[in-house]
Amino acid sequence: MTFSITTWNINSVRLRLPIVIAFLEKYAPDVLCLQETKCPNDQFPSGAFRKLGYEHIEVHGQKGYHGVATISRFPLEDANRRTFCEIDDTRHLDAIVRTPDRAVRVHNFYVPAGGDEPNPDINPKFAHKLAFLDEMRNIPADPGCADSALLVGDLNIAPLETDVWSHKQLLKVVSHTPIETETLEDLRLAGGWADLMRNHIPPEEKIFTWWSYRARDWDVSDRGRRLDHVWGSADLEPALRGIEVLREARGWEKPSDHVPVTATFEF
DNA sequence: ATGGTGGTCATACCA
Repeated sequence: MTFSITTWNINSVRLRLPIVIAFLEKYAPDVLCLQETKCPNDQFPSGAFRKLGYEHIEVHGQKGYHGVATISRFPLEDANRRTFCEIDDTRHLDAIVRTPDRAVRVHNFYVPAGGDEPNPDINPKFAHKLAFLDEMRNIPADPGCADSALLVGDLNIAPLETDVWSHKQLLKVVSHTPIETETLEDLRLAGGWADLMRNHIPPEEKIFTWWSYRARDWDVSDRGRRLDHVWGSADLEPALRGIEVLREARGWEKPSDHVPVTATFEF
């Protein structure tokens, strides 16, 4: 069977419901993982997703900030919402996606952005980001009682030189500092996770999933970063058939500053 | 060195 999963930082699911629906109608992934839903659980627009055939929905949201949601055509089992750094932010949700052929544990993450100053001694937000990454070491690719594991979401770090528009100009910019990129790559490898986007798109090739709202013309200046990721357990590497970064979504009406990233597998 | 845009909630905070 074919299985597809999309990760998308939507920057308010209620404001952007029209483009989320348009995306699902056209691309129809089996699972959609959203971040920055900015939506309390009791106000999540579940009905709109059910109408499209996504009957299995797990949310972990709060008012105004953060928030993740996993929306699926297949049953979701054993959902967990983890707390990181002893702060009750809604930044993580995991569940088993029960496809007919394989059970996949899917972790959906929204890693702290980290503020502007990349110095943990003077910037508590950056310290929080580094502490959060340390705690992510507790989530290895071992699928446990499932068959396979995925970790997707907005990790707010662009690890490779080709994950940013200018490696040199971003070395001191939060999201691409050596402490962040090295910590992320180290925890990924220690956890046994494969960077599935980079398995499919060679590291020589630039890939961006985010473009700032502040650019005069995001498309012309193209100062993007790869902040959104799809990691998988080793057994999923040979099953991967494609990665699509939907750049055109950045140009849609009232866009998110992130675009959807879809991974397709053949089990 | 600075401010640029956008979302939330209602005044600054966060990205």
